[in-house]
Amino acid sequence: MNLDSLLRGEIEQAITALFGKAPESIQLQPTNPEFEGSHTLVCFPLSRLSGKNPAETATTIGEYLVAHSRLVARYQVVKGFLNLILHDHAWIETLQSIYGQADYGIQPPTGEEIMVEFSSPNTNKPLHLGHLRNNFLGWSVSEVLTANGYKVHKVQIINDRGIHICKSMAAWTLYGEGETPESANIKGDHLVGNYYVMFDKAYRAQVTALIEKGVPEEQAEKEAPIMQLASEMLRKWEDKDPETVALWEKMNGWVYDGFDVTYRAMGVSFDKLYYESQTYLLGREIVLKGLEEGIFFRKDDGSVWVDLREEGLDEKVLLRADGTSVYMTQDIGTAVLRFNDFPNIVGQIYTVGNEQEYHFKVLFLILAKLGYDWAHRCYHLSYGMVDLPSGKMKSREGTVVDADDLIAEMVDEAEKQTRELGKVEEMSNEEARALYRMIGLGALKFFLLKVDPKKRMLFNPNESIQLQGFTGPFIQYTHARIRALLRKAEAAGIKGAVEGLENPTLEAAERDVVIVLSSFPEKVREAGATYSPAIVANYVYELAKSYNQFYQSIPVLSEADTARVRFRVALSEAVGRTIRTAMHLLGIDVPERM
RNA sequence: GGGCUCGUAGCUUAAUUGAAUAGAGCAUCUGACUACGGAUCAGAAGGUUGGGGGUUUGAAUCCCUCCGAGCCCGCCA
Repeated sequence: MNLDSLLRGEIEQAITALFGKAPESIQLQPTNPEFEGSHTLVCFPLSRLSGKNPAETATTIGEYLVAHSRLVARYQVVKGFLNLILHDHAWIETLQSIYGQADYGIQPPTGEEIMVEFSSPNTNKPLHLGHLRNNFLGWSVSEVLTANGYKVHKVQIINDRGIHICKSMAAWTLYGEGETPESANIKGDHLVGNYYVMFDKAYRAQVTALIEKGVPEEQAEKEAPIMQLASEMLRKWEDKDPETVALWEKMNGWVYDGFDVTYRAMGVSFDKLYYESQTYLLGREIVLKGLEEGIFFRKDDGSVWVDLREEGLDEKVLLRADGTSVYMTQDIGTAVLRFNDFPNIVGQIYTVGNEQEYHFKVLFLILAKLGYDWAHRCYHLSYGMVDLPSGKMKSREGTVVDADDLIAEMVDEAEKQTRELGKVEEMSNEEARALYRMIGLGALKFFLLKVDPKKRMLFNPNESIQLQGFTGPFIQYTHARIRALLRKAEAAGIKGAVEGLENPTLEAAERDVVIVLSSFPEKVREAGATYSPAIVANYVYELAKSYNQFYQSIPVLSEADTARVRFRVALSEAVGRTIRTAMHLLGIDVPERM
């Protein structure tokens, strides 16, 4: 039982006793820092129950709580707000409970399983900044859900077939001269991406040339020889032409080798991979069955549709007139396949950009219409685009920020600043390199995760590279400093303990840290319920800040009272552990020294 | 044409189940102990929450309207 729910119980009991009726809800919020106290009861809604004005209501409840509650020491009424000041022993007990939990804030497994899909790239070009937001989000949400008791299965669907990869294949066939990642000494995904760019260039030149010859634009786009080659490759691939399939496998293989390197650098991994080439034909039978059952309908030309007008949407095609699948059909098939692969999952989270909101709305409605009861537990974790100061990223205009380049830049910057501060003199090269990586990646992840996922965000390269203020390294630094303090304590034979205080009162700065510390489990729950790592990021920043205030104003080890020293060591240890746990939820490691 | 999202300090953002003087970071300016790590801390300045109207004891938050930005509505994926 935590402090919040104990207090709520006492307040409810007080109101019932005073006014003869239980309140519908208790509005308990953190007290504004400018006032004394930790919890504030909003009394405006209670005045109807009490028959008094809000301030009188607050006073009445305050008096009652001071007389009857074990927790409430004093109160102050400001307008209709009842600010509660708790006994310090309540905070000391709270810290004692936190200190005793090795995995404070983490819920034990509930037995429920859930699937999280993220990344899901095309195989014709390397990963970019947008993928970084996607991957970090998907990874962090997976960690947050795990902390809420779920067993999480992380998956991605790799879009390995279609005209996009055939474009790279066509360009390589024409201009590649047998080039390979080894011969060119380029990462495979970048090499294939280069040919994709080459395709686009050649294609546009050919279209322009045709238009100049008087061919209408639309026709020119179809007749451009390189496009014809790509289309032919797609047809041959679908006919399983051995030569085409071999080339496709070779080039996708290069891309996967490249992706592996990038994923390792990002620190993400997956439990299972799905490939579109293996799933794109699924879904057709489900749709045909739905047609038989009258859930879908057929138009005169033979195409199959779903009517979503009753749901406020329109009609959507599910099978073309020639009987082949569309994107939506594939997604229906993949969803059902996954529930067959993982029969115990209660739902799926799709980490996909917000431009596909309409698509997923339709997908989930269709799955519900088909009678899958898990359809209502499918969720589109929709995130906003990452813009650059120059505007939108456009691959054609070469304004895309490459994931590998960006990670390397961040690590370089971390190295530069760490060296300037002269912090690595006692480290081996290996240790130092691991540290630069931890800091650079921590800065990048924190920068992308601290903003509400739903919001479109601006990526300013100069600012993201900052290591001061509201950043990952600020929090990593706080952790490293706590660890240094604890090492010193240990060397002096001092062990943390939340007991034996002769005078059980706390300094304001100590109390503030415990107050922030105590809200961690609620933040984890909230982050899980809203699929928002930003809540954890904001929380851990607040925690680090309140600890730093404590650290600057109160000595820990050079205090005469031994019990007090042990208390502060325990407090520091609890904060250090909570920072580590919270940062872990964001996919960020914290160092012992930096 | 229809639908969805967003607009908060110079910049990046928090608070959106309605609650106190809208909270931070960056940038700018001032300051920090013979205590443990200054990637820190204390302070100053910076806001008609895009404009207007409405509901409410109370609005950044809910409703209407206007202005501005973006996305979606394809037998593409």
